[in-house]
Amino acid sequence: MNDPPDLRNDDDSAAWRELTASDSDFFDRDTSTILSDFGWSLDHSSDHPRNLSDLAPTTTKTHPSSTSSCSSSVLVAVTEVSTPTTNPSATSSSSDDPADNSAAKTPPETPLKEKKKAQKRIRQPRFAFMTKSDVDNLEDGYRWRKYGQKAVKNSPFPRSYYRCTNSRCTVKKRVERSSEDPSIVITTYEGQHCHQTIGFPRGGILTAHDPHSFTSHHHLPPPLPNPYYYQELLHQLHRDNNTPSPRLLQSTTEDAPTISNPSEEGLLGDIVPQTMRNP
DNA sequence: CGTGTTTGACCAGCGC
DNA sequence: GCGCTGGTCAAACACG
Repeated sequence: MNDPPDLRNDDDSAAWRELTASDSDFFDRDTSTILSDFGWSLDHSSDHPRNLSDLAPTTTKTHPSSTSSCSSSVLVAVTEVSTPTTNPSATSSSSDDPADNSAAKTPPETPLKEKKKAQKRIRQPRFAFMTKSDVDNLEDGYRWRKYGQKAVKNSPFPRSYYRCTNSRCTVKKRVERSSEDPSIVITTYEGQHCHQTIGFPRGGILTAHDPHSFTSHHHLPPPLPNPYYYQELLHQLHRDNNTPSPRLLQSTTEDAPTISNPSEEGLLGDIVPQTMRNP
């Protein structure tokens, strides 16, 4: 069984299901549209690798044996959640603005409570990635500041909460390890970046043309894939497989977190190495 | 000194 | 209504 607790428990307004062929239309849209939906820049002069082969040269699809702790095995879950109007990031009015902060930190309780009330239940579109890696915080081109950590029910591993360090950006991500397979890191992104990546600060800019950029560095996992990555992945798998329904995963309801059913074959079977499916 | 992490407390939502 | 849980805050701390 592979039942990431995160993907079930977290999505109070959305849960996860496998994408059907029709769902894949989401990914068949124009790339820039998809990216803009999630705030990922498509600046062709940016430092982000953009080709699947560049991003994940060791995609387990073709390298099922690459089951090292830093392999780029990835499962994807996508969730789109309605975003009420008061979302600071959605309106790009950034709650991190000094003015906003002063309001939020105002001692009087009523404004604070009202503000919190206005902001509650705000959910951004989410991506969840399952990445086989021995490091928790995967490089994705953005800088993150940890703002919390919680023990997760039914999991021995804590969940970490990160926020984009860009003061105008309210994108968050959660990182936790799968209780089923500790080598699997479940990363959930929420929100849209309102800025571009900063490259890969700690390792320098990864060169997209070096097919060994990810595989030869056991301590450097692949940059965390962005939606573009998965669209490419999807398309490539579509071409290579006769898979009728790509198993990208999308959240729809709270209690249907079928982020993965690793025992199933098909696309997922290609994405997830056998050893990962059967620990 | 600036930036990021740790960690306990707090709050809201949800199920019973 | 109550308790549980997830998510966030914020002060203290660590580090370069």
